[in-house]
Amino acid sequence: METMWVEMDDDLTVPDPNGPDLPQDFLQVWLKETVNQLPVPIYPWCNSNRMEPMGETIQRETKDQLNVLKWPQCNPNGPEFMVKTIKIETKDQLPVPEQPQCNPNGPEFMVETVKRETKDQLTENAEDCDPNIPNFLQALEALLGKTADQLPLPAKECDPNREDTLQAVLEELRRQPANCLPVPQELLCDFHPPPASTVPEEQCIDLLPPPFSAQMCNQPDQEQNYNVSAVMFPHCVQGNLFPVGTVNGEVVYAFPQESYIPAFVPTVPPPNNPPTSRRRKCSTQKNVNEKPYIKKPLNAFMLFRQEQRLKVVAELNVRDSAIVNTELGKRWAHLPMQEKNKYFQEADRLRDLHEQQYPEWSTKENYGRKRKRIRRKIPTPVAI
DNA sequence: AATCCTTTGAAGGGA
DNA sequence: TCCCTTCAAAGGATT
Repeated sequence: METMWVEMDDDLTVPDPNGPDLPQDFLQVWLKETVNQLPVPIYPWCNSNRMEPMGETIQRETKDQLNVLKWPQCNPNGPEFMVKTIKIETKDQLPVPEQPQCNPNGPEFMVETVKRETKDQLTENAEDCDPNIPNFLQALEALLGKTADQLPLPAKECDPNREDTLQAVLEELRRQPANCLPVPQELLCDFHPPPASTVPEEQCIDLLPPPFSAQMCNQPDQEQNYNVSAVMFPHCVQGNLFPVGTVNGEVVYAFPQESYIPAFVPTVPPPNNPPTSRRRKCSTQKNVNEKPYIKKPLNAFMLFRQEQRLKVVAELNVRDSAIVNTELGKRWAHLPMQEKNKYFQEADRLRDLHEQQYPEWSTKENYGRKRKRIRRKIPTPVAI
């Protein structure tokens, strides 16, 4: 993920990280900025950072091949969609709870990291993205009063039971103390600062510790107390500013450029996530000085297992994982290669993502941190 | 409370 | 290169 550095415009006051309230002036200034004046493309319909030339690396799908309603940020009147990599699965092949970005009412699911825009939105300048909505404030106002299911939220955040509107979200945001704003874990997890070479030297002075500044060029002072919050915008506006360091004592925020693109929710836990399995919980409690436990990415069978387990439990009416896994192993063996390939591809993607997030990590780091298994199976005794 | 069982695939190490 | 070991998930069974 690329990161755009926020220019510290004189008109934009940096929020006081220790301030008691959300800096309303800061937010107001932002809301009044026109799209092309905003330092980051927080306009969720646009992708001004598109790098690949149209027609080269982009596969085209006709509009009727895509479920328009699942991607409300797309212009349904556009002649066609541009899709990068896309996997289409029928609804009964995917468990809804495990694919929260999917629309359970849609005829089919879209999985994978997808960039999709209508052709008329593939423009270089943000202000050209939608000629009918010239500035960001108008875009926001156009959304006020809409119910949650009408907002152009990422599909994974759409909750038909939610009754709050964008106005309510804004009000709630304004009430939050600056240092209490929540930061979505998946964004922190996805956030990759730019390589050192892309950061101007003068901005590389004081960097915050991971996850804000993981793999940054400077080593942060671990003794320092960084109680700095991210500036979170309403979730219909998929842009958040993350504190990455300070310049001359002022907080510098960075924006993960692609965070507004609906993405497959990564299953890889963030670096400091507490372990979820009972076994791991016990292991890590033994030595708090150990490096944080980073789990292996799931392989293709594990993805298949995760998806099919409840189905098998229901069919066999057993919950014993040993029995369920034995059955899943048989079903995996009989699964057509075409079906298996979907899981292999997703496993590859997760492995690549894991490698990006933890470039220094190796599977051997987890060796020995689990109790050595003592097999129940005993070799058949040889008759004398 | 802690560990085993059970599956497949990926990865690492030793021969 | 081949073989072996370990670990990803997960919940009942076992120690």
